[in-house]
Amino acid sequence: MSTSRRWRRADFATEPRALARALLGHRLVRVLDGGTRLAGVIVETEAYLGVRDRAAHSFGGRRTARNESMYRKPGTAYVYFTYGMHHCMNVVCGDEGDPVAVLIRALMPVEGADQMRSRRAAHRLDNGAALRETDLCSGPAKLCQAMAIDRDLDGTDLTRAPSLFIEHPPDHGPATRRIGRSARIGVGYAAEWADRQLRWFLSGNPHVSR
DNA sequence: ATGACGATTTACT
DNA sequence: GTAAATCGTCATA
Repeated sequence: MSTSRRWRRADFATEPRALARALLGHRLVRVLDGGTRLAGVIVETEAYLGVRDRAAHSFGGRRTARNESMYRKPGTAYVYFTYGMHHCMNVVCGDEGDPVAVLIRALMPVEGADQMRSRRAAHRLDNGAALRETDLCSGPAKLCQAMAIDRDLDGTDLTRAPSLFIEHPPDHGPATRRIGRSARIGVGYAAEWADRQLRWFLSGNPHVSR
């Protein structure tokens, strides 16, 4: 079977809770200038439900230069900058114009772990300290460091760009493990939306954030 | 023009 | 466990 493993538009055109669940076990792939491939299995995600979701950047229909990508086609990357130093990456989904998305929170590295380790170490004060494999992509900003994802990739069309996309796992891959669910991380300001169970992860996977 | 705030991570007590 | 780091972005004026 030689069909493309890359996710297509229709794969992204679904509501965010279903997409958050569906992305688990699939791969986020980054191809650097020069052709080096970095990839990780998605092990943790969060759904952001758009205008009604107090925790979402698009709550209440807010639309600014920063979150413009959320209003684009499903399959668009929404990469934002926060805390003065970190980037996080979302996959825009649903219908075009409905600003819903899924935050990628953690990956299990499967290609280019050495490059990831270098990039992660470069962001630390003590860049000589040993970094375990579970320190490379176990958080939304960590994985962006490891995969060289920043605002330059905001608005990327994941169905077409050579540099960033989602892939189906190989045939006969590991069996889908148990999926855990919880409240989202870091959204305590969102009142009743803070407690909604909108985070999904592969139970017991050591690359999930803590 | 100004001030407050992060969908986080790291280092330190 | 707690707190510092660090600045783009946005709401208010």
